[in-house]
Parts: sequence; C-alpha cells; structure tokens
Amino acid sequence: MREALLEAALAQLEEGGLATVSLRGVARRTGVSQAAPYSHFKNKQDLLAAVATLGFERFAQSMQHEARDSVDDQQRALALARGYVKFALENPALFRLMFGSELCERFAQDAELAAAAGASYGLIEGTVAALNKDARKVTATTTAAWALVHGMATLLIDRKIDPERLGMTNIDDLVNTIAERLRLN
Amino acid sequence: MREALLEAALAQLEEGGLATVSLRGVARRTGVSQAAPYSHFKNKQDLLAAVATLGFERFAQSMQHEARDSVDDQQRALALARGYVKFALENPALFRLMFGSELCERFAQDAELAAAAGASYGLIEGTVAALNKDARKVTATTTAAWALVHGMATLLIDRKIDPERLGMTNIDDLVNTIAERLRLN
DNA sequence: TCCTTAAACTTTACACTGTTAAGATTGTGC
DNA sequence: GCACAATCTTAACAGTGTAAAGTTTAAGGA
Repeated sequence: MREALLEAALAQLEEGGLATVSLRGVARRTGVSQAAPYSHFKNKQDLLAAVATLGFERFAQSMQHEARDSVDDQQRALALARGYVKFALENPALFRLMFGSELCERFAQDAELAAAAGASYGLIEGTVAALNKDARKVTATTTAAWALVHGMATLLIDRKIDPERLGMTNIDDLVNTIAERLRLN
Repeated sequence: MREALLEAALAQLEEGGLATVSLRGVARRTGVSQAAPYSHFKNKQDLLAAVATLGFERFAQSMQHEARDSVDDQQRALALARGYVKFALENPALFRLMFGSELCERFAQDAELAAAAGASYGLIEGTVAALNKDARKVTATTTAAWALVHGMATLLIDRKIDPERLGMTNIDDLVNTIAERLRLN
C-alpha cells in the first residue's frame, strides 16, 4: 500500500505537476480514505521525500544506461550529461521535486534521500576523476560540470532554452555542443 | 496600493519563501480585506508575475552593478557571472520564483515579464558576443555560459554545492574558479 | 448641486488543502 | 479466544484561492 501511494503520487506528479499533488488526491487515487496515508508517512513532505528518493535511484539508472556503451572516459562524461538532461526532460516534475526547495532542508536529516542523491553525484565525480590526474582539481571540475549540465537541464524544462533557436533538433546534439565548451581536465 | 501589495509580497517571499506567500496574507500585511488584491491583480499568479518582473529588473541591475568597473570583456563576463550568483544568494526565493515552474507558461503571454527577462539575457549575450568574432558560435556559447552560471546559482541556493568543500570562503573566488573552466571563445 | 458611472473595497460563501483526534477494523502472536 | 498493535475511517479545524454580491468613494457632466 505504501508503494501504491508512492506510485499514485508519482503519476499525479507527472500528469499535473507538483502543485497538483495533494495528500487527499493521492489517497483518492489509491482508493483509500483521506487520512490513510498518515499511517505510512508522517506528513506530505515525508511522502514527497520518498518520491524524490525513488527519483534519484531512477536518475542514476538513467545516466548509467546512457553511458553503458562508452569506450573511454571522455565519451562516458558526455553520455552521463545526456542521461542527466534526458531524465530531466522525461520527468520534469520529478526532477524539480528532487532538486527544488521543498525538500532542500530534508537532505540533512533523511539518510536514504541523501544516499540516493549522493550516488548520482558519485557517478559524475568518478568520471571527472578518471579524466584528471591532478586530484586537487577534481572537486572544482566536478562542480563546474555538474553546474553546466544541471543548468542546461533546468533551463530546458523551464523553457528558457529553446533547442530550435540553436538549430538543434535532438537533445544529443544539444548536450554535446554545450558540454563541449567545458574544460574537463 | 498596487505597489504596497507588491512590496508586501516581496517581503513575505524573502521572509518565508514562496510557499508562505498567500493572497490573504499579503492583503492582511497591507491592512486590507482578503479580496482587495483582486482589484489590482487578476489572480495570485498575476501578482506573482508582477513580482517576478520586478525581480528581473533588479537582477539586471545587480549584474550591471557588479560589472561597472570591468576594463575588458573577459573581466566583464566574470563580473556578470558574479552578479548573477550573488543576486540568487541574496534573494533566493525571488530567484526561484523568477525561474521556477509556477510562471513558466506565463512568459509566452506576459510581454512585460518576457521583456524584463530578455533584458537580463541580453546582458550575457552581449558580453559573449564581444568575445566571439565568429557570430555563429555566439548563441551556443551564451547558452553554455548561462547554463553554467545558472546551474551554479540554483545548486548553491538549494545547498547542493557547499563552497566550504571547495575550500572557498567567498563567492567571488568560487565563481571565478568555476567559470574559469568554460571556453568562452 | 445632483446624478451617473466606474473603480476600489468589504463581506460572505464555496470548494479545496494539510493535519489531528477519536473510533472502528483487522490480522498476529500468545 | 484474546490482547495488542497496525491500519484504516470519519469528523473536525484552520487555512487557502477565488467568485458573487453589495457597499463605499471619487470624478465628471447636466
């Protein structure tokens, strides 16, 4: 049942955005009374945190899947970037929940959530580290790479960047073109 | 009075975040009845759009102020980046409103909002253009620069990047270090 | 001066939300 | 068979966005 609630929340999230996700609506969708979710989640934020944790797990999978055939670290870095952006575009509301301010303070206390997010970060850092012999630069370079890709993802889902205006018809080309402007080592 | 409502909304926004901004609260704060704001704004989103427009104007000012003493285009680009990130850190809730999903669709119909946002984009694009003789590259490079800086700003205000972990104690150094990793021409 | 008209504001109401409290139901281990 | 804990339901409270209807207010023309 806990899973049914999570699934209902996820479905509602992608159908109507975070603003349309209500505990009562999720309960209704699951065919249960309005207060039933409180047996499984302390409150609404608690449920959203669980949804976000699930999101981070899929996020990491999405990036790894995109990078499964990469033969060198350079290619792998680009593939991770594509996976990052594609996940955001395919699950915009979930992505916004994962990185938005609603759960911002929760990462400090929710170990599961923090671990799931940390795993995603580790993917990026690991690949950057493989490209940099100078270990002192790894953190800064990872941050730069992350910021570039994260900015691209958020600006794309919020329609601030229009791929057409760049003459790009598919996401792969766009990500490759933009990520190319970064010094990775 | 319209201005008094806007000011109250802005104050509440920075004090408690977007989630705590309610039309009724804004009305209460202004010392007026709960339905009074509807004489000046069609609905809540309309008021938030006006707040965001105001935010974009201050945003552009913040960047220009930071770049006022730059002697060359390279320095100016870095200064704009610092202004971008500083504004986000000093007005996190306003920044999130400006770039968040609540007003995402509004840019297409609200000319004032679009113009204010466009002016900020123009600042960045203009500086990138000054650094690139090849006009075909300007759009892509601007997008990359924007994404990098925007990603840094959002990750910083959402506590995903910790300046301490990078050995940085002030924002100027952080922005310079990260922005340095970008090929601007 | 009086009257009209439009804007601004108030009161009231409705449907919705998160959350809590109090019961009812259920299945499990003794 | 029974206590007990988990799970669920119903009912309630305060808060929200918004619409409808009525009231005040100010301006302009006869």
